[in-house]
Amino acid sequence: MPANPYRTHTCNDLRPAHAGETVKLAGWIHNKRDLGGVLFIDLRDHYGITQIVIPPTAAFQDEIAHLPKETVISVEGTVRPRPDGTVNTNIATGEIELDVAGYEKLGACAPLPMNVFPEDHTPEETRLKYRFLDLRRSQLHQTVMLRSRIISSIRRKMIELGFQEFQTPILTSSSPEGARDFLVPSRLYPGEFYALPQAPQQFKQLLMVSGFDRYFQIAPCFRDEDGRADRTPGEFYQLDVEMSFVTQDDVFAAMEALFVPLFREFKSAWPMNETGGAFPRLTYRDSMLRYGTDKPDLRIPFEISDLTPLFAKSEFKAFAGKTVRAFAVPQAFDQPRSWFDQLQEEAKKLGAPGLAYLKFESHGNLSGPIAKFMPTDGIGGEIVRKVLPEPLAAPNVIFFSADHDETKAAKVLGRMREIIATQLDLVEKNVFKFTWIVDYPMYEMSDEKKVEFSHNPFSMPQGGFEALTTQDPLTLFAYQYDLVCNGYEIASGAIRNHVPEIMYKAFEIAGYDPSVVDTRFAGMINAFKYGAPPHGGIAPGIDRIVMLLAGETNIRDVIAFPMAQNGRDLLMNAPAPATEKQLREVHLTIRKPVPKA
RNA sequence: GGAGCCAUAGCUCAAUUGGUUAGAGCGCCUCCCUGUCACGGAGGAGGUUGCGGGUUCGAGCCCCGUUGGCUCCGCCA
Repeated sequence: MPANPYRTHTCNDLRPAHAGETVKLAGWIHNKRDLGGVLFIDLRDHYGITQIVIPPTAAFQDEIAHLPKETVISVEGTVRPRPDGTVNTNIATGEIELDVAGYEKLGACAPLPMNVFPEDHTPEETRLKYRFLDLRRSQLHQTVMLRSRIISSIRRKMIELGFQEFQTPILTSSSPEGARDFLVPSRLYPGEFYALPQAPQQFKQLLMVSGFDRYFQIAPCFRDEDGRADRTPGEFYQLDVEMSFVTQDDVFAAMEALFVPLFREFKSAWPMNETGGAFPRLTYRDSMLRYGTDKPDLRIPFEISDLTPLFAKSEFKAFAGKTVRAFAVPQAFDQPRSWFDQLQEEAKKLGAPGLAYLKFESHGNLSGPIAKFMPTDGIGGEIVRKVLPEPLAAPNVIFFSADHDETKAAKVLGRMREIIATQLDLVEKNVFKFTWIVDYPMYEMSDEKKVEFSHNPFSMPQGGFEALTTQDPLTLFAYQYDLVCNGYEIASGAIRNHVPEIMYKAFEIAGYDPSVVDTRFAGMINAFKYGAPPHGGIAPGIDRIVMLLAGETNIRDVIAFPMAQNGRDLLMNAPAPATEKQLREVHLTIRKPVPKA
């Protein structure tokens, strides 16, 4: 480090070899230990901590002793080895200390709204409002550094895999499908708006049509939707990827060549469920059936069974004729009644009437509220044989969900699977369980009984034009896929529909006239008429990858400056009203919502 | 758009379930202390219990509303 007026070394540089040297350090007062005679201060910067010693003979000792924690100072002094028995092995500079001869105050510190050290628990609201203090703390500081290293590694690996990095516009046009857009009013064109990209989807496809073969970008994406623990409102980052002349298998292979080494690099101790560098694959249909979700957490050691046929003509009215799903959790057997009651409430929150369960006693009897409808010599026995593992010795509990709506029956039990596994601490620890989810349906039936795209309208239907013209649309699959790890959707992608004829047909089935395609996707459909290569891609979520590698469960804890769940930035006070002058320039008047009566 | 949980000192929590003057630790201030490293010790300041109503002889605690935060549903091609 070149010397300057502030410092000659960082707070992680000095070692016994520097003994006798006169040096300058600069940083924050991390902690103080005033022993009456000698005063110790832990001086902290980005790189580390160095103990500095202010001897009782120093005229300024009283002054420096009264500087509050987190004051920024520069100190000059002599490096010396610590006396025998006072070495601190917890810090890299623990064998030395700085004998301070003079100091300068560089930045005063007001009373702190939260502690930087020690890092005791602090409400997230305070942490968001004073993010610069939270970021000083070791926990978040290290996570942000980890994020930086992960992104560097991704860039390096993508380039090694033969991809080129591109930039695409941020001010662009609104896309008619998908999430709500963020709009930016145009000054030059009154009443017209740019939209921030939900993803660089059409641009990356246009780059393939432009003859670039393998694209990537660490791309900001903007979607005006509500937040979740694993989803920031407003904006997030994707590793956006697109490849020409590829099949689904080629995209998977490229991503496996990225993810396996990446996760090994940053979490070498955690086993991964890859085989020969490849992740297992699961169809969307199987995932919904066995896990009740399209982002299954494979760390949970039990799966869902379908019992619908058993209850087709049942006399048990709560289940009869409905989709019935069930799973068994032996660890639930000894739970108190209050635990089962609390699960009823959880299920009701999800819109189910409750959560039915059967207890399988060690001597083979069934008990519980609905046991009287499930004779062991009848349907009860059939359930046991279908759901419980052999041999049938151990006590167990079978949980059910039933609904006329198949998807709802599946989703409720899928969510209960996660809740129960979490509550009983059954989620396998320190492991990454990846899976590809493939064969998404091309179309689905809307609530209004209309056929609509179930995912990206730009996905290639499996079977191509012929399938579109000969099959029931609801039976069609798309070359659409997700990558899931530990219950998080960490990537989503598709082989694209690059053939105008198939594109028009696909939209026609969803009820759109060719003119709609021509106006809404003018740039892309036009490009496809001038020689488009077959292409496909994927977009892993950077924030979620960092979450997994940092071991965080809250996505805000891997982002330097996140918004709160409600889309407010508590540090910068965004969003904020615009001035009348600003509004005039972009030709806007404010129309406030009418308050409810 | 909907549901649930939370809100007490700068911070983390407590207050025997409606009962006297709302407590403790950390931080802050004053003092003591020459080898600490989560230093130790003595003392002190600091509260409209988020806010507004209500019930009650009496509310931090019960009820209604509201604000903020979090979690979930919807939403997220």
